[in-house]
Formats: sequence, structure tokens, C-alpha cells
Amino acid sequence: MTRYEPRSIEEKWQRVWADEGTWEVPNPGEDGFDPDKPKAYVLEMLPYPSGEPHVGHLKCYSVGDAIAHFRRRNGFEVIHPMGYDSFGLPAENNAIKTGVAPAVATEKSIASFNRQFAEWGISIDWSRTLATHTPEYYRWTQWIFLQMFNEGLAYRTQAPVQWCPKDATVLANEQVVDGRCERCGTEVETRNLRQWFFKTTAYAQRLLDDFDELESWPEHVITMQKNWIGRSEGAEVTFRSEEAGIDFPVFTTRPDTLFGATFFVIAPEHPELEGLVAGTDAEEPVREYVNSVARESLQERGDEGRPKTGVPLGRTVTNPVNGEEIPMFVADYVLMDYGTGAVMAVPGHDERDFAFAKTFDLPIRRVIAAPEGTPEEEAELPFTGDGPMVDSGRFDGIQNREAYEQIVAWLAEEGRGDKSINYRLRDWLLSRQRYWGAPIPIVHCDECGMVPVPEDRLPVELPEIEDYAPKGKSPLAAAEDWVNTTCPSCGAAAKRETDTMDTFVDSSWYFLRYLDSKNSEMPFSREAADHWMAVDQYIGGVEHAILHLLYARFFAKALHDMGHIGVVEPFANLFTQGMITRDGAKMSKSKGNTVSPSEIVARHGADAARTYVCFMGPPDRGGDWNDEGVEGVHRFLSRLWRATEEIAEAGGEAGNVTGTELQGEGRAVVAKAHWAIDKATRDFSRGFQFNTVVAAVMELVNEIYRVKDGLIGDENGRDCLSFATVTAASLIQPFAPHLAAEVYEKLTGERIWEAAWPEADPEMLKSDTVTIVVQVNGKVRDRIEVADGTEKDEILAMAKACENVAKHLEGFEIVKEIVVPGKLVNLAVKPA
RNA sequence: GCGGCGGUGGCGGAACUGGUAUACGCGAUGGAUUCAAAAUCCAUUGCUCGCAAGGGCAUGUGGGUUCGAUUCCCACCCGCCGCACCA
Repeated sequence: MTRYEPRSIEEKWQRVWADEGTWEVPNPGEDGFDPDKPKAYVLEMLPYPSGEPHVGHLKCYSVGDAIAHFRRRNGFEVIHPMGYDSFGLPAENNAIKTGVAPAVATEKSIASFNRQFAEWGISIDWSRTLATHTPEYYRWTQWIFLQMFNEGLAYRTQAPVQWCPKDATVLANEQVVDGRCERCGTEVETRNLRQWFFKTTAYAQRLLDDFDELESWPEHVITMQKNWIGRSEGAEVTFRSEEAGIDFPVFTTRPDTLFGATFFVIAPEHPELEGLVAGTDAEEPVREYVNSVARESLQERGDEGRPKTGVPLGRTVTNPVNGEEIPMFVADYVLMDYGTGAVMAVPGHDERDFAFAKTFDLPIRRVIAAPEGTPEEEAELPFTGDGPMVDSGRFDGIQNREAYEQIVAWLAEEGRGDKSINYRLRDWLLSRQRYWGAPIPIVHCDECGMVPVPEDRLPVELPEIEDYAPKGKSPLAAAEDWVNTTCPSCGAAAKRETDTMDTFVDSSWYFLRYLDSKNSEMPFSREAADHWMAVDQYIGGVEHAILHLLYARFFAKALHDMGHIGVVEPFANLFTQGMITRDGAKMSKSKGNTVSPSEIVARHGADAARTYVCFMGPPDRGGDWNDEGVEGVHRFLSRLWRATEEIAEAGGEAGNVTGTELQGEGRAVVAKAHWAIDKATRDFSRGFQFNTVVAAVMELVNEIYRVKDGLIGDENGRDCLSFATVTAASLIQPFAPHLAAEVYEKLTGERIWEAAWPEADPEMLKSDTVTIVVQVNGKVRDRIEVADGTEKDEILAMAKACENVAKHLEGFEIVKEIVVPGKLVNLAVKPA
């Protein structure tokens, strides 16, 4: 008997799959396409190729592959492609450090990823692969950009933007975390620059509404996106400064507190600020204040609970509800880019306004009473709860929520306000002053302005350059031959746009390119998209909860509206896998606690590595890597292998096992196999309970070992063993496809991936006898074995007859008898 | 502060709609095999009292509902993640 040698088994099958192109699937209209077969699009987030794959990749693709295999064997035509998100900062920063061109390092890494994916035996349709840094791909990224530009969804404007001084580029809001660059951790600065944006805000409401279109997304991801979009309902109300002759609209979520406004605050960046104070005593202090705010970092300014600062403007505005003149201030707690950059301050009912009023000794007025019975502490000002209106003119006595509607209606009638909705979401800043990205296909002409590069001249190829170092403008600006061009419209001398696109643009549509990756006329055909979309199961890390997943949703909606795809949501089901740690800590090279997948695969085999990451625990939660755990899984696979060898040698026929006339241990092991089929199938369908699927197969293998020696000498027994072993292979195949293929071939001569997922025989799930637990007052006192279907009365009588039960009934009176057929008996007693 | 997730043996984790808590794996202990070791196989393994039969206690804490609660309800403690001066 030979030892379990994963390497030779795995290489054998990997060669078969590669030679035959086993996982390639046809598009509609192509050879072999079967219109009656239901499709399933199983997709894992494409990797960013940098160095070698790590265990996080191993987990993500193991989980995705298990789903792909399971769906295939349940009759689906599964499309399961793979590609590379190969533009991006790390490759470029590496180039600056080492002088190695980003393309060279990137392609080397892609080769390494390709090799490992093959070694892991992931069932990928390689005929559809792509890499976002290739002109064949970014040609279409540019094409989509131009469609957006033509629709007014991509535009260029001057705006205060977030700038990372280390990476020397602007960043999207989504890429600034706690005031720092998401990539390098440097504190970002605000700069006023001309930049390119996608109009994500135009889709704010639909990004919220279309959550209803999704089948299954983790609740917390939806919550995070909702928070990010940040919808608030309220009203826009106009406060007029008569002396300055300016109307100041404000956004408020609390129009019911209008009568409590005692002052008015505008943001330091407010465009009217300078004019308001010019030539007055306030001019100098205001200028000083604005300068001091400008020196602060966004993070400092954003800190909650920091003392309120500000400067009075010596001006007033009129409160439209009561005609009161209230003083104006400038203060940094009001932000220019939310609402209108101005707020009415209601210190009685808003904590921030309250803090400001205290600092500047401004009047604080209560306009909503605390309802009766409110604890004194909660009723104190600032009071943010609901209650009847007071000191609010004709609205006195009305519940504030009702008054809210009435006040808004009244303002609308007077022309001084109206209902309004505000979103926190801002437009997606997509331009980057960096080299390693897709060039923005625009030409700047003195005569014609911004001119899109005609579609037949795409792609605008990235030129080769010598110096990748950023200098505050794109390194592309130095490539003069490339920059200087002619205007596509008038033919005059013109200059190319030198910014490149954020890499998140590349990854916002890649799932569509897979569907038709060789199309040279279009990014993808509508037909291919209609057939395969939406992605039925998307798998990746939570770190993309708002970045990639929000952008891709926006792209899908925009492409839908332009008529390129039929769906509005790209990913019907989302699964986010948890992170694998080592000794409780995040793995990192600097900590030296990384686990190298290639080493694990070399030592224990890909099947063991893959099965282990699915067995560690529920895959949506994180897990701590344990070398001994992989060994345990390897041991389990070895046991399956040895049982196979022994049974194959003895010559059992799985196909001979037909059913119910089986007896004894033979029946037991076959019944266990059916139990495992049932359990595995249910757990697979219930989501991602892979750990319990693996456990069920382990139990089956343990059962095979328990009965093996007793059955192997008998022909019928051998058949039963063979059936159980074939079943174990069949069920473990989504996790350990190589060993499963080998076992299946040895025992049946067939190919496992072409075999249907097994079905449990309901007859074999039943047992003749059941164990009934006997409890007295909820405590287990004995167990009895009864024939299935035994009458309640009989069970009860048997239960009471148990020696240990009788002992506990002595001196007590039975007050209640509960009999759950097939499960238990509980006798409730009290002292007699 | 707001939102989400979680707390079960020495460890990772099971337990479907309230019904045998601790499946499966790791680790540990003992045995078989071996000249020996590795590998393998078998057995034991929540804590605790008891020679045993058997008993008591255990799913973060405290209450509640129930014949019966890891599961449902209320209050709290701890951990992780996300958001946070958004008017």
C-alpha cells in the first residue's frame, strides 16, 4: 500500500484540467453552449499582484472554489474567472525605490500568482483572464470613462481636495481614513486643485434604494454603505442678511426648532465671508481665524468634543419664522462641504450649538418641552428628544414632530424654505498625479477646451518614462513627446491630460470584461452581459465594504442607464471572509508571523491547505492559523486515502449497494454515508458552513475505520465500504478536488467533477430504533431505546420503569408528563 | 456617543424551528505495533465529589418566561469591527 503523496496526485489532476480546459465555459452562440443549463457566476475579488499570494488569498479562493464546485455538481454552468488588478501605487513606489519598471515587477508577480493558483488547483476559466494594466484592458476603461464624460457623469473642476504629501497625489474621500492616507498612513492636507470627478452623488438615492434588489449581503456591509451615503431628511430655510443684502440658505434636520435659533454660523471657507466683513472691525480677527483654521489638519478639526472656537462677524441675519435679528459667527465646526456651509444655531436643542453658546455666552432658549415623566437629567438643555412645542408662537402646544411638517409647509408657502434631503456622499475624485494607472483620455486644446480622444484612437497608451518619482504633478507631464499632441477636433497643437485614473476605476467593471474578454469592438457585448450577470456569488474581504463595492455599484447603475447592461446591481450575493491571524495578530512581514501558502502546500499538499482554511471555523469570521490544525486535516485526508487503497485492492463495488435490505455494520456505514450527504448538502445550502461539512465527512471516515476490518472480508461488506468511501470523496471534493478525483477514479473509474452531487436516500436516514432521553424536572436520568413510532403511553411506561428514574420519583408526585416522540420524556414532579 | 458582530472545555469550534450542551479537529494521557523511533491503530479526556452505583456544578453576569433556555425576553459587563462636530 502506498503512502498518501499529495504532490503526485495533485500534479496529475492539475495536468488533466489544464490540458482539457476543464473549467472553460462557452458564451451564448459558442460551441457547446447549452441554453437549458442554468448559469452561476461565482467570483472572488481579483487580487492585486504584489509579491506572492498570502494566506488571505488562499482562503478567499478556497472558499470561492468550494462554491463553484458545489454549483457545478448541482447542474449549473459555472463561470469562474480570474484576473489581476495590476495598476497601482505599490508597484510604482517600488519602481521609484529600485528603478525596476512597474510593468516588470507586476508581470513577475502575476506569473507567481498564476503558478500558485494552478498549484492550489483552483477551478478557473483561464481563457477569460485579464490584467488591468494591459492596453487591451485599459482601452475599455478609457472608453467607459468617455461614455461617462459624454453623459456628464465625469467632469473636471476646481475644488478643495485631499492631498497626500508622501504619495504626492490627491485621494478620494473613501481613501482617507482618520485623516490619513489609506495607503501610506501620512496625514493628508487640503488643497484647492482642478481635478476629475465621477458624479456618484447623482446616484446617492439609488445606491440606497437598490439595496432592495440584492439577494443576500451581510447586514453590516449594507449598514456601512448607508452610513457612508449618509442620507438626512430635513428642510432648507433661508436666513436673510438685510444689511448685506445676501440670502443664506441653511440645511436643517430640525425645522421644528427654528424658534430656538439664537445665532448663526458659517464655515471659514464660506464664499460670502470675506465680503461680509470687508472694511469692518471684524475683518482682521476673521482673517486671522480663517488662517489658523487653514493650518490645522482635517483630523484635528474633525475631533469631536474639542473646545469650540469662532469669531463674531458683527453682522446679523433675520430668522424667517419670527423676524428676530440674530448675530453671525464664523466657526470651524461648520463644514463647507456639507449642506450649505451655514447653519442656524439652536443651542437649546443641539449639543454643538450648546457648547458654542456656552463659550461665547450666547442666549440659550428652550422651544421643546420635555414630555411629562422625563427624568430630570434627560430633560435638561440641550434637549434633543421629542415633546410639545413651547415659546414658538402659534405652534405652542403642538407635538414637535407634527409642528415640523406644519412649519415646513408654512415656510414653503412664504417662499422661505422647503423640504430638502442631504447626503454625506461626495463625488468620487478619480484623477491621480501618478504614473502607474490608465491615462485619462482627454486632450486640452486652447481653442476647443477639453476634447475627448476619439474612440477609434483608444487606447491612449501609457508612455515609457525614466523617472517615476512624483513631483506634485503627474510624472507623465515629463514625457513631452507624449504630452504634446494635436487637438482631435480642430487639429491645432494641444496637450494631453497627464493625470491617470484611480485604480478603483479599473476594478469597477472587470467582472463585465470576463464575460467577453476577447471582444475587440466593445468592452463586452450586451448579450454576454445579459446572459451571465449578475454575479451570483461575490467573495472578498470586508476592507472593500465601502470602496470597491460602492464604486462598482455606481458603475453598474451608470452602465445600466447608458444601456450597456440589464442589471442595476452587479453582485446579487456577497460573502465577506474573515481575516486569518497568527498568534492572535494580523500577519505582517515586519512582525515575522506570516504563513507562506507555498510552503504549506509543499509540506501538506494543496488539498490539506484548502480544506484546513475551510475547516478552521465559519469562514466569515476570522481565525487563528495553527500549524497542527493543518496536520490534522492532512491526517484525515491520509485516512481517506488509505481506506481507498485497501478497499480498491479488496475489490468493493459501490454501485452494488442499492438499499434497504442491508444489515448490521454494512447498513450502519451506508446509513452514515447518507447521513453525511444530507448534512453536507444542507450545510452547503445554508450558506457558508464549510467547517461542519468537513466535520461530517470526518465522521464518515471515522465510521469507515470503525467497521472496515469487520466488513472487508465479505463481498457485500466490501461494497458497503466502497460506497461509503466514494461518498466521502464526493462530499470532500469542493475542498480537496485532487484527492477526491483520485479516490473516485480508483473506486468507480469515473471523473468526480462530472458526477452529480449525491442525493441522500430518505429511507436510509431513518433508523428502526430511537434513543429517548428520560428527564425528571429537566435533568437527564436515563435513556431508553425504543422502536421508531412507539406510542406515547408505552414510552411513558418504559420511562417510569427505569431504575434510576423510579429512584428520583420516589417521594414525589408527578404534576406534568411531557413526551416528545423520538426525542425525550420529561416528568415534572413536586414533593408529595 | 451611534450602528453591527461576538462571549460555550486547555485551544479552534458544534448544537436545524426551545428538547441528550461540548459534534469535528487540535492538544494531553494511557495502550498496541516497533530493537527503537517516526508513522499508524485503539481507548480516555468539561470541572468536581465518590471505590463504585451515582450525585452536584457548568454556555460572560444578574433576573424573567417555560415541564425544559447556549437558543426567547429584560437589565448589565467584556471583546472586536465600522462610523463619528454631517447641522
